[in-house]
Amino acid sequence: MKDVADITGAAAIFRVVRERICTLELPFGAVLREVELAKEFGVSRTPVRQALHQLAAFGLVETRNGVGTLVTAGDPDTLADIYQLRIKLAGLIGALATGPCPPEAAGMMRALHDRITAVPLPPGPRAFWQFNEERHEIVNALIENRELRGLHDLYYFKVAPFWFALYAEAPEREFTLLEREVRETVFWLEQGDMRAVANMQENHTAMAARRVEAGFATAEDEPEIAH
Amino acid sequence: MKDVADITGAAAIFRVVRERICTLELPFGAVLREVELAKEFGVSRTPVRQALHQLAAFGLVETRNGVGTLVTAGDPDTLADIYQLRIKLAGLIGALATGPCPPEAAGMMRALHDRITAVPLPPGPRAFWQFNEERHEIVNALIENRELRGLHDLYYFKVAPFWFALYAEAPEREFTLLEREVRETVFWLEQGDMRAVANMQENHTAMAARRVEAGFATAEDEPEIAH
DNA sequence: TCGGGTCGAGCTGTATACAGGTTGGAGGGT
DNA sequence: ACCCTCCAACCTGTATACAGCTCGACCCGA
Repeated sequence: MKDVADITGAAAIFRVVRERICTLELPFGAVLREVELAKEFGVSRTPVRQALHQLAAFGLVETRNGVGTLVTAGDPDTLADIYQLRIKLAGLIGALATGPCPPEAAGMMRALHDRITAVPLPPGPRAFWQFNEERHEIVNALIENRELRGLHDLYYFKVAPFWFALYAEAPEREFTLLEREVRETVFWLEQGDMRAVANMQENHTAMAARRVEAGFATAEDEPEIAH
Repeated sequence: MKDVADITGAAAIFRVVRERICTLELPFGAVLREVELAKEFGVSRTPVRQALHQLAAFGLVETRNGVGTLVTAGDPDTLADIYQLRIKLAGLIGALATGPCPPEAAGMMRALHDRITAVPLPPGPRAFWQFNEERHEIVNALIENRELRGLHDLYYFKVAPFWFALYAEAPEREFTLLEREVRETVFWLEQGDMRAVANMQENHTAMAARRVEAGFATAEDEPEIAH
């Protein structure tokens, strides 16, 4: 038994590696070697290759013959494209919503908010990631259109590494913003207003995009330490 | 040398099989066997499996252990979701457009329109498919946001089988509508108005969705021939 | 000391052998 | 005639062997 319920091996590897990329455990440019992963998961290269190819199809990694599988480094232009689209996708959640959101979602989100406010500060990157993951899961499950749900989920993981990098930069700011987002989500969920939830999601995504872009700009100014 | 420029084998197989699905050469429920495809393409099962798994990731096929890979049959609900999203994606083309469209696109589209009007009626399903494929390629290339471009392309192929089925139902109607869409696209491209192109695209997609849905409704009424 | 050519360790891409699962039909009991 | 059981053919999932590619390190000559 692995740490994740092994849903046909390859899917489990996919999820684990994806999470490692999103939490920057595997930073941009890191190389993944199939034999290493195969040993770690106790399987042959075959399922590992499946998982890596799927990650490549989603643009999170890039496989180069004779070299290895590299975690895709997002250039600023690509990042802008991704965020721009993700903002619009958030808006579509509201546009494609037909009825009020189910009442149990508000309860789940409130429970999450209680746990967030109860945690001693600072929460640490791992807990921070877990909290946001849960928030995403709850909101994503509310999307009625299955296709949009899949896309919203996909792009969540696409921007996750960049967003997560902000935490290292300013932990208390990011944690406060996350708490605020969850709090606002609770409110609108309790109102049963799915459009409002989507609009708020759009706003917060746009704000995150600005912070990420600003981070990129400063990083460009001081590219590296002098040697 | 295969019929398509073999871009690392698997990609070529992916495209060929995808086209077969979209043109209903492989109808819903058809089974694909890895060894057959492997023989046909003159490779082993390995690249074939890659291609099929990628198709599965995009929802066009479904692999079942011990059985084979089946072309996914779209139930009406799923189809509605897909079209609903595709309509919105078309709208996003305009929302994310920043400048006027490049002038060469109008020329290419006009050339396509000339060829469409020059063809003797009826054009046959193959030519019909080719014309629409070209129209899509030209429009898709105009999408600046790379992510949206990829999504628009992806969902084009997702709805393609359903749309193509309409041709068998009413060839001259579908051909006339395609000619009209291309003609309108030429006009707005010559105006350089990318938003207008997107809006028109949205309109035509919505219209196609209605026709497909209507086709489904009649198909439900008379599910099959009495035996 | 530096530049270039060469070689090999190590990686991915491909082919093949084997294990596990599914299905449809033959065959016998009722 | 019907149904249940069992089995064999066939298909996908996995493991492994081999081929091709990349890149850095090493070596040699200027």
